[in-house]
Amino acid sequence: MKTHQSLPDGELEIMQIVWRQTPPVSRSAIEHAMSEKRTLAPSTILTFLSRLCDRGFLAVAHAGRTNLYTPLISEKDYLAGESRRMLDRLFGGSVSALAVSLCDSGVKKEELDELRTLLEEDTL
Amino acid sequence: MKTHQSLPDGELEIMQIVWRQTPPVSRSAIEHAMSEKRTLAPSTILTFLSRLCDRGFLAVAHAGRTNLYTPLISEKDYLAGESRRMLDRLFGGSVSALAVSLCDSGVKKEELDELRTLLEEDTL
DNA sequence: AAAATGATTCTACAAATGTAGAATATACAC
DNA sequence: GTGTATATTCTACATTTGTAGAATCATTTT
Repeated sequence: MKTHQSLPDGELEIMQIVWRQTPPVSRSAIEHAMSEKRTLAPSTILTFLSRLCDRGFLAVAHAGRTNLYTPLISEKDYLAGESRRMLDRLFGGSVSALAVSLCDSGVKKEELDELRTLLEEDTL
Repeated sequence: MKTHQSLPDGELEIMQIVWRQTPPVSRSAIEHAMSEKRTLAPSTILTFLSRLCDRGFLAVAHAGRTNLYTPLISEKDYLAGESRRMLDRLFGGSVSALAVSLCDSGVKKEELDELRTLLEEDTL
């Protein structure tokens, strides 16, 4: 599970949509899901999609007039890479420092309790 | 404690140096600390510093030929904002999902134990 | 006070990102 | 097969970020 580049916001939004559907995912499905979040011109979405292909995050198959996209990188792997990057960059690798900061940022007590439960059960 | 913009890497590196010293911090001190991490032309560092002033992250005082910088935003506040942003953007706000991802990313067992201890002590 | 020294500010430019119109290609209907 | 509708690709441009040389300005030395 090697670590991947970070995606800019726009491309990440697209990947999140693709990850949450069963591949291959058509451009129209992506556009539809996107429309529920914010408005983007069709060509803007296509630009993001082709940039994601360039980066090796997606593979595209041309089925007639429609493009079908398949993720080449799992969300799990991407998130693992991103959380480590964030942990190192912002907190010098200290999980505890991150936890303190999450508390500062107003994470609910219930969330922390849930986490505590997970830790105590060794579920992680 | 309102939430601030995210800083690009270069500017964040500078802020981290400033935060770790007693204000006001001279440009030479910043340059010196920076030199231990990587090489940047003096004017590059100055560019980052002035962008940080523009963003309202630093105040500058001109003492003769030297600039002195003072943080206007605390590291604690910045980190709180960033960890929340990351939590929302990447994990839909779920602390547990983040924890799972940290494990995937190879966080050491000892680190998690430390966190568990913190949680059990209600130190956070 | 002029020159030399050293710091800061300006200006510049390439690469990355957000955004989308124009041009082009493909499929379908007639 | 030709035209029409629709999807995709090209091209384009503004903004942000990384990076730094050139120009300028203040200090100190002679």
